[in-house]
Amino acid sequence: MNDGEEGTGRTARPKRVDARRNEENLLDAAAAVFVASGVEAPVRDIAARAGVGMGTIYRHFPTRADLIVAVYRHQVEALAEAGPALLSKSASPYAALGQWIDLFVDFLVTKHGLAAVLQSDNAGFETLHAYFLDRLLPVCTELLDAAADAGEIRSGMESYAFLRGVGNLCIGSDHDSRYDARRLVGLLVAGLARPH
Amino acid sequence: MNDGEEGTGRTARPKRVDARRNEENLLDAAAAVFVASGVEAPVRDIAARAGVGMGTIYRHFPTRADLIVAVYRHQVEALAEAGPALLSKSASPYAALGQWIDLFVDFLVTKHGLAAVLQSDNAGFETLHAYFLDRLLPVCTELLDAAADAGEIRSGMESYAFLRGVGNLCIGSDHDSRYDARRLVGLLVAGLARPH
DNA sequence: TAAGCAAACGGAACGACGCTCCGGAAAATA
DNA sequence: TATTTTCCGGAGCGTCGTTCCGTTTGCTTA
Repeated sequence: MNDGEEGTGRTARPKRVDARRNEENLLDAAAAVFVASGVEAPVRDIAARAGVGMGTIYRHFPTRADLIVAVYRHQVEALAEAGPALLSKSASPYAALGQWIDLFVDFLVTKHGLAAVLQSDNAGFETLHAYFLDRLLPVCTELLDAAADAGEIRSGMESYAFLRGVGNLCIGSDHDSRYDARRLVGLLVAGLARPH
Repeated sequence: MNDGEEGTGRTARPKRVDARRNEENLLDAAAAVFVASGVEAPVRDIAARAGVGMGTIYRHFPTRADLIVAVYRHQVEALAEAGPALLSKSASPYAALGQWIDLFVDFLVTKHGLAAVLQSDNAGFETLHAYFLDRLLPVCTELLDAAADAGEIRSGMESYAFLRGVGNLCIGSDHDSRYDARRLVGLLVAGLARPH
């Protein structure tokens, strides 16, 4: 997992400098292209932008999903860490849940096409799907459980389905000013609240 | 609009019998393939199943979207007509809304990949998007307005966004037993109810 | 019935795309 | 500098949506 800056291991031989440079260029280029043309931009565009060939991109990132994961890894990690933090700072678990969902929606809505790709059943995006689930599902489960234990929401809500539902609601929220994902997610979270 | 069975018009020359037969075979084949492989099945598969060439399919249905619309036209019309009927029969507008949404969700959930394609921003599916909006948005608006007038739901909900939200929640509800679109849509509708 | 013509057909072909493969270049090493 | 190891570039393959055009087929008219 740690393919970080320093090759500290004795047995691990450091990567060649051109390889490291290309990987960085690729990440920058991908981020730029994703912003400009969305996450589903052709791989060739990213390679061209980074000034490398097709082979290079696929050697560093075996599949598109890996590249996407690498580009957004920092933000997803931050999101995962924000969950417990909100839970301890907020007035109630339900409030923390709402705030965390807001962060999640803000993240998805600002990434062209990411929400759409997250639920795509195209083989090759399983890695992406798995990564998001791996990092965010436990956090979401914790928030939901806390709110349920506090009696603030209906019990029995599967966190997996809930997370996917929120993600789905974010699809297409770019390029359509008439569609406000935040509003709908707000409705969903409101619907989750225990009726009284 | 009326390209129906009988060419009754004096000036309209009837279509050739092979053309009419092929169009019917195409519709049947498409329906079968959609059930078996989903709405995004390759056009070649449909042509092969119908026993016609690629040219034929594209002459009858200029784009994939037109074919999909043709296949599901009857069900969409029935859905559109069910709106007013429910409104007049149900105990309350809100109940009618809920029942109509259930019909909509049932329709989407049983059509592999249709919900996904409905929101696709791929050029070429605009026709499909437009048709669904054209037929269903007025119905949804009527139901929402009635429920709002009755004071049963929060006011100010854009019917367009609401309809899209429901459609989005249906994405991927096939091929994933852990994701229950009906449940989530229920939550969304519950969230719409006026808090009391 | 036979000729002529518009309508319709079939499938090769094109461009776009994701991804693979391998000959060669470049960096590390001796 | 010579050798080895790593990495690179981009041509090429398979798939898909869609177009194009030579050929066939059903209708019409003499």
